[in-house]
Amino acid sequence: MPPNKPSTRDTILDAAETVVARDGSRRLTIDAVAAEASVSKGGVLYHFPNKIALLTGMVERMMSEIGDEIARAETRARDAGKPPLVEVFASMFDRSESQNGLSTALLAASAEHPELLDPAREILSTTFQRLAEETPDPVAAHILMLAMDGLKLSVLLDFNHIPDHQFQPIRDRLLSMARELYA
Amino acid sequence: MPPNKPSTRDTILDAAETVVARDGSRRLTIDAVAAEASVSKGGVLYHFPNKIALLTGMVERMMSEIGDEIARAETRARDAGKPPLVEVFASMFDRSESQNGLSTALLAASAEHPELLDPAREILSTTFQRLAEETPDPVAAHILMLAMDGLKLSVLLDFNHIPDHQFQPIRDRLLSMARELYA
DNA sequence: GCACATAAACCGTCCAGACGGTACAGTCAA
DNA sequence: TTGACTGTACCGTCTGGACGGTTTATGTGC
Repeated sequence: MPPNKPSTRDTILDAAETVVARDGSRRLTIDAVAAEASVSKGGVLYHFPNKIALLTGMVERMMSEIGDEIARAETRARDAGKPPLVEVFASMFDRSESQNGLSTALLAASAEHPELLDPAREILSTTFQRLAEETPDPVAAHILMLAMDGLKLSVLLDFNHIPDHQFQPIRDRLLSMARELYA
Repeated sequence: MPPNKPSTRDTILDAAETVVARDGSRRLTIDAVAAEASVSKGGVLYHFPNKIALLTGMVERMMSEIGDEIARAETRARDAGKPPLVEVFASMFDRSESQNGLSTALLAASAEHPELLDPAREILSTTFQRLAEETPDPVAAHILMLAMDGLKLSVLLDFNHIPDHQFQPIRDRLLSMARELYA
């Protein structure tokens, strides 16, 4: 099948992420999103009746993407008889390189309406909780997951205080530490 | 000596952090800061001629606090013949509980003028780089530091997906892992 | 000890522009 | 015909910042 062109709705959400990542959440205005998405302001407001709806849309899409990805990784792990956390980490690593601007949704929402993050908070905390409890050593698992969060933070704020040549070794080590969790 | 009352300048910076932590960076307006600090708008503008100066002040104060703290921890470690990273981690842990709103400065700056973070980026990355290189196992050190970052992120966005009863064990484990780095 | 000067610290108001949102008439492909 | 938009005009509110005025602290000469 051809790479079917994304819906306008998704184009708008992409544009919103781009604006936040490039100019900061303060400049996430409806006008700016419209311009970035090559859509009229009325077009944006057609899909998202107000700005809260836009922010909600950003957070919801992000959450469903993360949820899908974790689910896929867990399925893959189960089918291959591999430890789930290792697969989850691997997929997160491989994405954080390409799609920097994913958690920009969190930034944008927290800037304007911090309470929009409440559902995300709950889902993420129970998910991570569960993933940790499934390992023989939940404490170590939590530490590794914190390290993943740290990586997210550094991408989010462009704090790449990890030199490029050490990225791969760190990735490998984190995965092997995850693997050892189950030993 | 009496607990000499903080300068108006510091009061204003504190107020700015409070506003960001409570209402989101979008609501970090000069008026809001003035109200929170019980100072007039003109008063704020006396100390910080414009908003960029306010944001810069926030970032600079945060950076100097972090710098001082790391320096103190390193001195303490040297004097006691203990591993530096362990001391640095310990002090970060003990602060992150009390003063949640420290890295709110980063949030606020990234929301409005992402480039204000450039100096912070550089200092932090060289510092962490150095701390890691001083250990026998820089890769593992980086992972542990990422975990600290992750903790910061979860505090920053109020993502406390670490259950309270596991906070202490995680703290202890992280410190012991840091200690083992040098073994 | 006191009048006075000077500057620092701070107040309150005003204004231009930006922003969110509304309204509505028109376009255009399916 | 309908749904998915475009384009323009407009309104109320918020915000950064300029500005002029006022209080408070710090000398300084007498």
